[in-house]
Amino acid sequence: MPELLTAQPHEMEIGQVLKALADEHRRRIIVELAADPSDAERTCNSFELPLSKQTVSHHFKTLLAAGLIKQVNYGNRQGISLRRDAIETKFPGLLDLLR
Amino acid sequence: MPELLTAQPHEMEIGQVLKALADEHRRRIIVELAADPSDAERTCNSFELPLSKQTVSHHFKTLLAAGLIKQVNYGNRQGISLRRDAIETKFPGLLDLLR
DNA sequence: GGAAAGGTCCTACTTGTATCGTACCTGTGG
DNA sequence: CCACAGGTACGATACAAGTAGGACCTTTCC
Repeated sequence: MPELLTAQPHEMEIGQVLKALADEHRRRIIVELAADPSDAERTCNSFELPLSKQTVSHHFKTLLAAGLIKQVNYGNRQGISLRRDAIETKFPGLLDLLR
Repeated sequence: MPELLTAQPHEMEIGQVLKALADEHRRRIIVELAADPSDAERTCNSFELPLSKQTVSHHFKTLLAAGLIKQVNYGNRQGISLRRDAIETKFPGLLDLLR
């Protein structure tokens, strides 16, 4: 019974989004996700950041709160994917600016 | 003899730009500047931020370092203006996303 | 010349945030 | 059943960043 953590009752807010993207590691996550047109689910682990798993978890929490990703909880792993449509609707062109 | 402080030997860097725009007050400055199509010079003071002048000065320094504005020093006041072309060239559409 | 206005520099404070250690939870697979 | 891998929660730490006080500079204007 996978549990969806899509996080967004409210709208995405520009300040929160920019804060989230201001961090180099989080930006790298988003860039990697944006680069895959199939929007396949990824695990947190698969991004191979040079950080502890606790810190990585923290960054995903921040991205989730900003509304940039959604997360499906499979118990022993997370299914991470980009909220591409929501981002493109609210902030058209934003993803292209990141690289 | 006004002195130009255009600040940018290097290119604008996405991380620095996003950090600069992540702050609410600095974003407000940029939004106000972007809203004026004539790109007329403004003084720091003219933005009427609810902050001390030292803090306002600090924010302009940050925006300058990020390459988002240029600044002409008239001695007893600064001529602030948006580096609209540079921004639009490097990050097309960015200004529109801010509001 | 002196006061006032617009800004900066330096310093200090305080808040925020990125990081990680320890503990703990949940499926997977031998 | 149990070890292991992927993640989270909580707490501590350390560094970054927003903020303002005091002193000082430059130009304008009376």
